[in-house]
Amino acid sequence: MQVKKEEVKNALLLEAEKEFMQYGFEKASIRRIVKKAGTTIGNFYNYFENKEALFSELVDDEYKAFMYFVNSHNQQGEPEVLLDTLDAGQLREVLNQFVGTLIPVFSQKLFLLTSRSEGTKYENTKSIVLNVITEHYLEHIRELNSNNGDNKEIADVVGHSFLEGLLYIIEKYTDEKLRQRLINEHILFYFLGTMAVLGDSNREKPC
Amino acid sequence: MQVKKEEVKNALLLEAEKEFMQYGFEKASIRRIVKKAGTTIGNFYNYFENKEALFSELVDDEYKAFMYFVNSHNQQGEPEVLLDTLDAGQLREVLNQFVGTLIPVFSQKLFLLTSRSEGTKYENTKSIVLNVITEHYLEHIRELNSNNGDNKEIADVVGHSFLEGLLYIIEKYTDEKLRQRLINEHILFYFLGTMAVLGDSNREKPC
Amino acid sequence: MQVKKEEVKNALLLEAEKEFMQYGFEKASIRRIVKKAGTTIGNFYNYFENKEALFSELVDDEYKAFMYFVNSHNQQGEPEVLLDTLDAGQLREVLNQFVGTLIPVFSQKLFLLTSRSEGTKYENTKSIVLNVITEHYLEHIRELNSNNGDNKEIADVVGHSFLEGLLYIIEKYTDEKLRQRLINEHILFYFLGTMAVLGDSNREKPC
Amino acid sequence: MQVKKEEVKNALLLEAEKEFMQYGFEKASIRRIVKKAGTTIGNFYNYFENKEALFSELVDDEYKAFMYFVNSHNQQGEPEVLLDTLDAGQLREVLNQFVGTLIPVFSQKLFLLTSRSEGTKYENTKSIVLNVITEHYLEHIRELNSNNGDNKEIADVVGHSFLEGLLYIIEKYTDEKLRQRLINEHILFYFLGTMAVLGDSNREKPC
DNA sequence: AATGAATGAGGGTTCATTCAT
DNA sequence: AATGAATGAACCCTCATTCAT
Repeated sequence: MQVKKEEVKNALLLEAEKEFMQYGFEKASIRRIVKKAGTTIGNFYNYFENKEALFSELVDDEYKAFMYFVNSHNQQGEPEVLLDTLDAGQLREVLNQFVGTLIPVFSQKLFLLTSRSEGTKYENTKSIVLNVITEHYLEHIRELNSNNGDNKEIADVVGHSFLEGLLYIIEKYTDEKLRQRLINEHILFYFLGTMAVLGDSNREKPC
Repeated sequence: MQVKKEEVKNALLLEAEKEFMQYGFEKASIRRIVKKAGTTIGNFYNYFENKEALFSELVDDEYKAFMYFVNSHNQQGEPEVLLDTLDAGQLREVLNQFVGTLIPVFSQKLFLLTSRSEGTKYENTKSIVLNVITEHYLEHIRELNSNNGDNKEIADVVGHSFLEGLLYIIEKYTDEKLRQRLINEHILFYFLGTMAVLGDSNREKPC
Repeated sequence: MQVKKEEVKNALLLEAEKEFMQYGFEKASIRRIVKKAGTTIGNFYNYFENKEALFSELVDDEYKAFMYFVNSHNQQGEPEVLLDTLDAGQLREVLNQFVGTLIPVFSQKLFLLTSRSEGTKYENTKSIVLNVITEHYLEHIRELNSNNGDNKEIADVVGHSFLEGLLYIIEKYTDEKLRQRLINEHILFYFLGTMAVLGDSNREKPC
Repeated sequence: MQVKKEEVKNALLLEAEKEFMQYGFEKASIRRIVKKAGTTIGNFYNYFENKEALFSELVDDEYKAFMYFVNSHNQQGEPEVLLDTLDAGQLREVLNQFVGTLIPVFSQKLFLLTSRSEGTKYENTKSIVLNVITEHYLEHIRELNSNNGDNKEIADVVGHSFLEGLLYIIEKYTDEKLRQRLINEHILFYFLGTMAVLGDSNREKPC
């Protein structure tokens, strides 16, 4: 009656991921997970130390990779060329390549980490990411705009909206190509939107 | 020894709102609510039929008002003047007046309705709102852009980001003036962003 | 179907005391307790915050009283007259009065505190008591005996034996008169035993 | 890859003894034992039928030896010479030889048998031993004292204290020399204490 | 001999809700 | 109106033991 170990573990991980996606960490039920995975509660604890260890096994690699990305990205920055044009078509092309390299980062696991992790040690991930985005955003607009006195809250809101949009894409659109296109457009939207809001006062319309 | 009915009910509603804001409907605990409200579990059920009725009492008026607003807004539309200019400064002024009339709509209760209602009959509110926004958005870009073949998903993402930003403002920034300014900027950002993304191919740069 | 609150609580306390006496804190089962007390698990938590709070309610007064006794006793000491004679009959009389004043201290609860409290915050009570007894014992024999170099371990053993005997009386003999007599004899035994062991070298046989 | 059978078994016995010493039979965890012994739960059951069989293997020889000792000791008795003197110094010497012969009996296993066996078939060992001691004690004082009417409970208490002291030495003091010295002093204490309590009425002070 | 997967009962605890007082 | 006692299901988790491999 025994099944090979990996099968059960994979079934547990698979059902757990669904359960966490649907309910979040705290409302997820181990009883439901093991039932759907076709095993028993007792057996669950042969595979995972506890509920949080199960969650960790799902997201920890992603978490580390993402933190590594965040740190290295901070130093490296994005393509300079972005700042050379406001033409949507050209930007799309540049972004497409750039985002292509980031695709592994924007996995479903990132959604678990940021939006379904309440009650775990990862529960601050979203605010960490938000801080990074906000800082990043503020740096950019400081370059363009001198009077940055009261932009903190705006950056907070823009960063939050941007992040939620990104996470929404990751959660909902699993087809890889579509996802990449949507991420492209999403970033493009925020880039052009920012330029448009700030731009009028900064740039000479050169025609 | 009796306290006037309204006082108790108000205390319950007050603490319930905080509890639902913090935990969401399902993780909210009636025991905690009554304790903080200074009454007892038994008495709670003299005022409310059950947990969901309590939630309803907090949000139902808002829900109806919002649905009414959504429906009437669909017919009435927003200020035409928005379409006449892309100057951020002028748009700000117009928006400021427009948003001023909407402020009552963007209350904390709307946040409860959309983001803390899982497990209640209101749990679909966010997707309803999202649909409205998305439809709205699609209509606008259809006016501006002929090839609207595959914009549905983009509209979905833009709508979602926009909505999440709006809800974030409502949740986090309670000072009325700041909130209105942030909402203004938020709408402006989306308006200009949309124009910028679409605009290059549609508008003659008239200089 | 409801019973007056105090009845249920008392039933719970009564059965809990039996359960803790028989099994100790950790092996005691709340399910068994509530079953014997004629109520349900859910209801148990209307009366007590958790298992340890139940234990505390049984022993905390006793714990405080005992600690107070220990501290004040340290300063006050026992009857001087004990040191004036080695006649068992006389000592019995003196001890009888002395022990009479201590009877409330030597309750069944003290047994719970020292011998059934593993896993609770009281689990160190026995070693505290043992330290007090040992220190006390060492002081006495230092008065009588100059070469106290290596008596620490002996005092430890004597103290432990004495304490275990005392707790055994408390646990097993519930009749108050018998208990007092046994405590008397117990103390007497340790007093005379100590004198006998040390005495040969210290006292002039005065005949 | 296989380890020799005896090594595994010995490792299990070793860790089991520690575990039983620390937690007692019922709270001991086979999972912890096998982990510390470097093997697995499944393999454990190749060596021992179940948890109780493991405990038995640790203590059964000791149990039988002790029971044999108890029975033969009952017939044989202790050195007559003990009764000839009350001088502590002389008694120490006699006892030292006597106790030396008993040392194997007073092993750590005896502690397991009496104080960590709850839940096993050995759980009555302590009360058996206590009965033996008590009977023994009563016989002695009957020789010395005619009015033995109500000494049963006192013997019970004295026996218990004596036994607990002995077991405490065995548990805590593992250095062989120190242990023997403490056992000597312990027996001496009880011998002299008993004499002192009874003695006044029985012996002529011969000076 | 060795592994660890599998089981099911039981551990303490929280919950929304009902209802007698 | 107010109290809180009562219920039972569900929560996460640990346990000794069995057994297929």
